[in-house]
Amino acid sequence: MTSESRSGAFTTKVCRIVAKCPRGKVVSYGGVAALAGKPRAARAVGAALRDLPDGSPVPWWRVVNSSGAISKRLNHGPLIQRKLLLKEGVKFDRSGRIDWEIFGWNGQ
DNA sequence: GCTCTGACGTCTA
DNA sequence: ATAGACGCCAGAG
Repeated sequence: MTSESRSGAFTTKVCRIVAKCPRGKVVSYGGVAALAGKPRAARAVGAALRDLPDGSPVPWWRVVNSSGAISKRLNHGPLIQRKLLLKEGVKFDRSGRIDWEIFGWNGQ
């Protein structure tokens, strides 16, 4: 490709998929991994997003865990992600979870 | 080429 | 509902 070689081909693919995620929607790590061709590589997806810089064109905040909630291993704090999602129109329930039926992105 | 780690996922206690 | 353990995959040393 032109210039998508940062680390591994997988990381690049993950970035592309997440970049395709429409605004106001969210996708799970396993979902991105599945779209990448490896439904079991959810951990690898997290590693890819972790490698992204602050001003990256990839909306990493639209990626959440299978519970529809934000992971707590974030380096900048999960509060940042929650705020970004709320700004995009994503609603959280009483348990801090997202309605997968409404905001769930299937990789269209 | 082996080993360790890690923005995960799912099960069982 | 909460906590702990096992499994899976890719990147870095």
